[in-house]
Amino acid sequence: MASHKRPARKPRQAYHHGNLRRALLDEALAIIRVEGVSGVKLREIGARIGVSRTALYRHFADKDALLAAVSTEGFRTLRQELTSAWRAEGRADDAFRAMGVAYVRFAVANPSHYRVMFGGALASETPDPELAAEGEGAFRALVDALVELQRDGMIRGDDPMLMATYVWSLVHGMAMLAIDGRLHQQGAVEGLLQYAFDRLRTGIAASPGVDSTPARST
Amino acid sequence: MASHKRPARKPRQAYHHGNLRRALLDEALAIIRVEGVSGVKLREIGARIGVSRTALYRHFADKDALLAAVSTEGFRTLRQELTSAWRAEGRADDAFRAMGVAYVRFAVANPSHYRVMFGGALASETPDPELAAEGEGAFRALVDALVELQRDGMIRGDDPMLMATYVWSLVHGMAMLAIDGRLHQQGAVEGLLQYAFDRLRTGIAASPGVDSTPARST
DNA sequence: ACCTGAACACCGTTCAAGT
DNA sequence: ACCTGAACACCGTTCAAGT
Repeated sequence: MASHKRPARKPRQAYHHGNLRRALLDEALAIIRVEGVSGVKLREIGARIGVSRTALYRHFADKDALLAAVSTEGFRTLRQELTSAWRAEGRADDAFRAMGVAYVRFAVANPSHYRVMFGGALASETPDPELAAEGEGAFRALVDALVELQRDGMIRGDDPMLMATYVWSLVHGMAMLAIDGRLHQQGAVEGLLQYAFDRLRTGIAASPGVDSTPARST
Repeated sequence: MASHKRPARKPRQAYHHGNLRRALLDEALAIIRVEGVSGVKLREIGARIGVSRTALYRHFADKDALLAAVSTEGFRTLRQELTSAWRAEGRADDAFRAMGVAYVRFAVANPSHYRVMFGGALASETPDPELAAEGEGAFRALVDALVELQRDGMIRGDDPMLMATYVWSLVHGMAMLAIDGRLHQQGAVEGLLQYAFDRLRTGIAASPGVDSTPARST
């Protein structure tokens, strides 16, 4: 019906309400959500906000820097969702599983955004330190949860960093396969998540006999 | 020293020795290896081979189709390396671990190629059926190995497809984190691989008491 | 059948100029 | 300080024409 070949423009004469950087980020995110990363064009972003296509260069070095900032925001959101799942579910076994579910859910709900986050921007020539920090922050949420589980004697006492990397690999892999469309069957994601956490939990359970509750006397 | 701003050209007058498609694929792969996916330009490929930049359209619908073919080749190679590791190491526990190592090694040795393979081409509007088939072929190699391990009573008897998806998620996740440069420490990849397979193996071990060797009498 | 050169549309980026 | 429009370089793709 409506010919929305050309997006709605708001031809302001200038952009003077403070945070153009914020507006640019929001618009980039909106485009990524609907059209994917390939839909992100500087002209398009500018037109939607009502700003010249080169206004962006006042706030970002180039397009890659904009996408790096988008990634950074993604990791911040991801970390928040992980920690809130961990806290809401009681900081124990169930909460650990809930964190994993929250992780994969984030990826499935924001596939293009997630793809940008792991698209190799960090491995590029000019790695963004802020992006690296935020990525490590999300990782940290996982490490912290594992340390708590260890303190309560629920899982093995291995190096938490190593354990976290192991768990992260698993959830990251499931997330990627899911958004790549490689989990065809109905309910495949939920089934995989349940199976994976059962197997994972068995694999990292505290060794029998090496219980954390101190052996009484000797 | 040498000014190699402009790549060497082989200005043949025509390309008449049969397989231009093969040459295009090889050249694309060579560029991906050295300069990454963003370095793949139709003009560049044509110039290197000594052919017009539009000659490609006789063999591929467009650039995406070329990259899909590159992905397809990647999955074929990956499957070969997986099955050869499985066979070479004796088709048992050690061989299973060797498969995982071979998987991650492939990704680390060919990071850009691996990224193309999982870059979302399959989840695109026009999924390539040949690519899908080859991807499932590599997956199949993993399923087959698991079925053999089950037959020998070495691992749990869960649905092999589900188990394979679980294992694939893990190795895929490790591969991605490795090539994303998120495993900073010296020897981090090897350490992670060893730890991961120990934990994985524990998690999917055949349940004690549900041994595969038939209980003698009763 | 296969390949070519010219032309087109599109996009990131630069820059001198405006306020 | 922040923003703009014109211009430039680059790239995928189309197409009429060659052999």
